[in-house]
Amino acid sequence: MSEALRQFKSAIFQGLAHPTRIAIVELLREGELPAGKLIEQLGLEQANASQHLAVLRARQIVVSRKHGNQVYYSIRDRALIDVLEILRHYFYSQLSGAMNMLREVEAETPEPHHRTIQS
Amino acid sequence: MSEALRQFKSAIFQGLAHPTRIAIVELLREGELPAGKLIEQLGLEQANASQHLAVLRARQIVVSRKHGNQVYYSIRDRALIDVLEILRHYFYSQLSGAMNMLREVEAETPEPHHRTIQS
DNA sequence: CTTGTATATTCGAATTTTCTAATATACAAT
DNA sequence: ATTGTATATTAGAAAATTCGAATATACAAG
Repeated sequence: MSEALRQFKSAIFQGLAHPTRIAIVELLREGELPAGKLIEQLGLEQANASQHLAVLRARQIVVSRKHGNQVYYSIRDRALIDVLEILRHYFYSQLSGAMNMLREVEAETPEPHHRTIQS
Repeated sequence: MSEALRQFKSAIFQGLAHPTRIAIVELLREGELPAGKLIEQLGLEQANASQHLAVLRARQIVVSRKHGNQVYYSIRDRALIDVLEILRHYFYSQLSGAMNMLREVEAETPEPHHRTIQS
């Protein structure tokens, strides 16, 4: 695989490499939404939301459509939604692994005795 | 979806958000390989490769196994390979879109006249 | 035990990303 | 024209990532 293609692929991963952008994409799964709704639902700063949307636009992950005063965002390629759906299974299997790790760590760490302020 | 889960998801995307790490994962699709082979195949600096492998390990994308002098790496969850395979279709559809864009840009940009040094 | 080989870690500089605050733009409504 | 609302962009600081150079660790071979 060419270096250019690898750059391209990693750029798309990078587009999704932030919790806020994941949240935006997940919200858009149902269909298009104006930027304002995204901001409201996610409790974001306006400027910050706009910057993250710019990243998603630059990576061609979303497209925008202006109507009147508002800008409506939607996922550009519906295939991405399928991809995310498939990833969900992966995430959950990873997650259960991660939780197992957590449990192991907890088991190894001796439960600290409950102490009063004086002890 | 919880913030924690979004962080987790974005962490995995971030793990793949670098051309070198994409290259590593692609090489590991066939099966496990020692770090040295990865370095050799990709022409990487030893330290740099090791750092990228550390990122992939931290994200639980790969696992390592020590045998004698060498450390063998493999993809932790085969499901990731399927995921990448599915993503391939997405990448190509995106790529053809990108190439169309390029062609349009080229069409708009007037072909510069071929000039000699004197002109 | 010394040497060689494979890999990992640390350090500091360079780059990139992310954030907030401020400002700009675009359009609607009056 | 002016004002209000929605969104984007800019600027600069803070944080995170990436890199090469140097060093450390782990193991094998002699």
